[in-house]
Amino acid sequence: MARPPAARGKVLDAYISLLCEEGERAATLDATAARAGVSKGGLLYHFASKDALADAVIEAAEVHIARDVEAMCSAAEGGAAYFIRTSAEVDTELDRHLVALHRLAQAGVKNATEKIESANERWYRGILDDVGSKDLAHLVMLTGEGLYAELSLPGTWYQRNFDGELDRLLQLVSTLKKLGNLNEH
Amino acid sequence: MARPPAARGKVLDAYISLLCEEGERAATLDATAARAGVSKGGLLYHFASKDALADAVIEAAEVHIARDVEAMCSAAEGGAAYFIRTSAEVDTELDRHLVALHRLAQAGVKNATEKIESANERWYRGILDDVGSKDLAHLVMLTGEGLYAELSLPGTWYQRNFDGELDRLLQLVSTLKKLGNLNEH
DNA sequence: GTCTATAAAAAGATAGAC
DNA sequence: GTCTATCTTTTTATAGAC
Repeated sequence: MARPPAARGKVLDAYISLLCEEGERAATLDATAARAGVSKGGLLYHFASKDALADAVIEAAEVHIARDVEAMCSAAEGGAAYFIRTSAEVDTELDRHLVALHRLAQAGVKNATEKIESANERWYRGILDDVGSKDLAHLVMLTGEGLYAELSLPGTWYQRNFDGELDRLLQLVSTLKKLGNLNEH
Repeated sequence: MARPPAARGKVLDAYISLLCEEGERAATLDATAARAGVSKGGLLYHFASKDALADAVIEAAEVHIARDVEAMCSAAEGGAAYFIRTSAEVDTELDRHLVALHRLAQAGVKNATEKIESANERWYRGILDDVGSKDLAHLVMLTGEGLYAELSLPGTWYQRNFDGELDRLLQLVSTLKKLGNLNEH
């Protein structure tokens, strides 16, 4: 079948949601099946093991990552602004997949760690192409990663009044960009 | 006893190490007891349950956090530079406890999430006192959090040649500080 | 493809000897 | 305080009916 059956997608989606909302500990086969509205046996028909489920998350994440890297390269605002702006976006499909990836990585799934590293490398290249300076590129990366870390902890205190801040953060980076390689000689 | 027995400390230390090195999934009572060189029964004498073990991590982390916040407030280099510099330090006791805290938080331990939030609030205050601008303070926070996120993923690619970069990152922030509230009106 | 029933393993926790 | 032995529960995985 060119398109996989709907139930498979529902299971994968349920697993990702559980990872994001309740953490890896709570994302058991039982809980995943229940949330997907299928039986455990039904789940295991589509994903032969828990590892297979994790692999599917990683594979699905790659699709969104690749799409994002491409969008970043052709973004009119430049790679740095694009990266920071999208890092602050929650509830996008990319965001959900990245949070799930981080949960798996922290739980000890090696392939998830590698996928995150690979994505970071590609994003870093896109930012470096934009800003020129390695230091500033790293600062932008750190800012974006910090945003992820903040936003993926449920109920973090600065989530509430963050909207206006993003624009000013972008301005800050843009100013730095114009100042050029402040610290390089 | 004023000082708790040595075995208790060994167990707690083993649990933290496992959390950091192998992730929450691998940090079972069995594995922890084995690494501490005691039996499961011996472990459970000191920590009546797994939750008690997690609580002990949180409590131990608080000691290091409080010490760090105090050091930050009296740091000659200023809160912002202190925060970024220490965020890049790995293998300190504070770092180990924070990584463990993050592993627990991502696994779904609520008290760990709250402790991280509480620590972030205190660090943010220290940074804000130093730099004055809320935007810049947030940028500094994000940078530090990004550093943690990077460094706590095992084997991340930019860990290798990061040494010189930290100094330049600090310079960058110092420049921003001198420029003042770039974007506030 | 999806279910129920069941097995097998792992993890958390208790009891009691030493 | 620490151990061994045991129990319970949870989680993963299999088998086979429909």
